[in-house]
Amino acid sequence: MDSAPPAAIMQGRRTRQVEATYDVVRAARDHPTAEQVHARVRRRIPQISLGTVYRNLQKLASAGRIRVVELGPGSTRFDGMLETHEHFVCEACGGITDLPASSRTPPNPAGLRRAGFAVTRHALTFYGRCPECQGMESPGARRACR
Amino acid sequence: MDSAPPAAIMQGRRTRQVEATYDVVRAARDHPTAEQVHARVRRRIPQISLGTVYRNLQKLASAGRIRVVELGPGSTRFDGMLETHEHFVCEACGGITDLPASSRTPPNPAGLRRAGFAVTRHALTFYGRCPECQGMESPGARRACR
DNA sequence: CTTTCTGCAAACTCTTTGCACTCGT
DNA sequence: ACGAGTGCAAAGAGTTTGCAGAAAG
Repeated sequence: MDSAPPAAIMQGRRTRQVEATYDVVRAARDHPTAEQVHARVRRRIPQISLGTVYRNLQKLASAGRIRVVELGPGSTRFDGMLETHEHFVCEACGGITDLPASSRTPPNPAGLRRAGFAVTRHALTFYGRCPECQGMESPGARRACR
Repeated sequence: MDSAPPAAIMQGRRTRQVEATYDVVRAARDHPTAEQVHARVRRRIPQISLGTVYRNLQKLASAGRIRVVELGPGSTRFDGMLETHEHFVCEACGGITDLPASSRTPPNPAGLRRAGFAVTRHALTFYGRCPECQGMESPGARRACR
């Protein structure tokens, strides 16, 4: 939410906090929320504040070092995987799975371009039930898959 | 966030508030936020509260009468268009445009199914600049497209 | 009449921000 | 040393919820 020109160019200072935050997100496979990142960074820098983590996550994201994932309600999640990929969200357990970029058929924005839209990127997300949540179909089941 | 079984079956009472909220969302073409819906419903029922609008939007959504659209940060948005379709989000003005379901090539979840995932739906969103925002490329421009 | 819904306001969650101090560079 | 970064705590948005009274079925 700022006026970052083309962005992804500035770097900022290399503080322990920024680097630790970066490392945590890059190492995570579970698309952690800001609070989860905070908890993990704390293992290395116990006194780091949540506000700093938020600030750094923002910085890292606008610098293109990590990605922000917006999937459904709840908190924003962060992703250290920079390559193009898609997501599967389990509606039972909330777990998010990374999927390699669509085997084929990249969405076709040709019509959009023709209509005057400049398309820079797209997001493709699938929703349903993960393998682990298939068995327990009980109408009230809300078990944890991860 | 409740235990709605397969959902979309319950109806609840037909109160003026619920129906007015429904009408507003169905008539809207701009994916309004809860507050915008509230403002519009108020033109018909001046004393309706924001809390009630939130409750009713939730009810309508879980009954399948309207759709919830999650696009980037900021508030949740609501969509009265029930048919399968995609979205284009302008990163300059924030405007959201409905797109008819991908001309062709519906994303291929075959691999997912084979891996044991039960896919029930998917969301495809494009990001970039809408035609109206193309001209004013000035590095600080943040005009309104709608 | 019974049950659900509404209005109001307080509570909550997630995220941002002001300020004084610290630490890269 | 200078200025960006940090910790803390308070402030902000957006959304949810408890309760007493209103209204639908």
